Amino acid sequence: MASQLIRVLVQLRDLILKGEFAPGERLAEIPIAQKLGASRTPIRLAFSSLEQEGLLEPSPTGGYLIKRFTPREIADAIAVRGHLEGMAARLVAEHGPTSQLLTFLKDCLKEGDRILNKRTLNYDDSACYIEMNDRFHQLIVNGAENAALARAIELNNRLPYAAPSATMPMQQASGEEGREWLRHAHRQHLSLVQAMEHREGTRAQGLAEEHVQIARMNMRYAFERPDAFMPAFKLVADAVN
Amino acid sequence: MASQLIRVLVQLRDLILKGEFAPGERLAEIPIAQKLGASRTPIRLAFSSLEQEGLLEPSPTGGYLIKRFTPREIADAIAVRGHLEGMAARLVAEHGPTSQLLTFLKDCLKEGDRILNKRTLNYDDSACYIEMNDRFHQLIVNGAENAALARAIELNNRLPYAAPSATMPMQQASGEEGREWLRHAHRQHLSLVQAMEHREGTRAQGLAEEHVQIARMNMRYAFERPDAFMPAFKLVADAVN
DNA sequence: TAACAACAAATTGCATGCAATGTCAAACAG
DNA sequence: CTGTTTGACATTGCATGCAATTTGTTGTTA
Repeated sequence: MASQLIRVLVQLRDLILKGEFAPGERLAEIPIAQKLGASRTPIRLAFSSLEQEGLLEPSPTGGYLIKRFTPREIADAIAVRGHLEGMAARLVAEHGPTSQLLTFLKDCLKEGDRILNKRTLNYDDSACYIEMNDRFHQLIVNGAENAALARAIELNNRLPYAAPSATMPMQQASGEEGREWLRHAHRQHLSLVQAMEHREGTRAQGLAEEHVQIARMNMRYAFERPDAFMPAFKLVADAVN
Repeated sequence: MASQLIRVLVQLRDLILKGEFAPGERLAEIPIAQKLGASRTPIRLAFSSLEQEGLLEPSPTGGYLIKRFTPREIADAIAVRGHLEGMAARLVAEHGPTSQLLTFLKDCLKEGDRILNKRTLNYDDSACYIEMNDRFHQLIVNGAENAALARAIELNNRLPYAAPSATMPMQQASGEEGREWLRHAHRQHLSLVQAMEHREGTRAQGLAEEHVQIARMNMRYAFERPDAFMPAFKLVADAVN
């Protein structure tokens, strides 16, 4: 049995990212406590954590407000991820990836090949691709063996739509066009592994930085078509309203 | 009157950074609460915040432990700052700094000139330089106008010795040699402003990345001479013990 | 003598009571 | 009819009590 704090934290984060609360809305302790079946103490702890994650902002009068995100802020967070992952990729390349890391990375590539070679992609395939994609990015971050860098990336990834696969559901909804982008992303993965294997640090960094352009594309696409599948777009100001 | 939480948080952070607790030591709530004259509630909140800042780590059995830092981790955090400040400098250069930003930056440069032109540096001069240095770095971070980037830098700066002026007290203690490094840093500031003014993004990025080498130098210097003035070196494993 | 088990003390995590502060609304004055 | 003031209500922040888990110690047995 997980502690109340963990349970509340996970639930609250999900609720916020699913757009259950309006941006700018004030979060009161008692209603949330009743809704989640806990007392106010773990709720307060969770609010504090979510503030540091950047999902809540402290109200000047005390208490917390749901943070509102602009499209600009999301694009900026994606750019920061690109810059940090670029550093990670460069470090891996310069140190030379261990044979184990290389094996794991190539496992990811094989998995991507397998999925993209299918004629059509169902939901399971998408889920597998997302799992593989997250694993791939995580391998590079951990492979850089820089705790501060891993921490910075992890904290940045908690922002809405900043994490590697966060914008992929939108892509999947767009059918053939989205699949073409998936192929493109996969080719970049191939090049990136090649660069790291050959210790081409600058090339690896450049590829990783360029790689996030796909996420920015997905964002722009989602903005142009409000009917696309977008989990938490209520948090984004000027999105649909 | 500030809230108990704020007061406790600031005091605890100071105590930890001053090396009042041994790394790996378990922090019990009740003794701390008595020591700081507050109840356990704000203490728990403060522990949670300090965990997210990276100064405490959760114990598997519950409660918190003072985090131990290796010299490698500190060097890594400084490298991350260099990479992030490099991005900020590049963004400022590419967008072109506003005339106001440029004015403020050049004010910093003038202040640096004024201090370094003195024959000898007393404590006040050092304090002024540190204040100016922090202001200079902050101007660039804010000038990049990327909230996620500013956040990432701010979070990284909370790690011990990662912030811009965090390693300067060590430098000051080293007399003439330290002053020479200060001149070197100042010349880099001059070049950086010039690069940003002329919209030379790549040059600005490179200069900002190189700039943190001075901080790494200071760290190495401090390790070689344990008698240097080092506020929180107890947190660093293998430092003196 | 060493190892294991059982008990006691302490510590954490959670719930709740209370006081202080802030917020909203209604009523009154201009 | 509008602006202001006052009062009631709600909410936060803090303190503390309680139960559950962990830790340290002591006694017993092999």
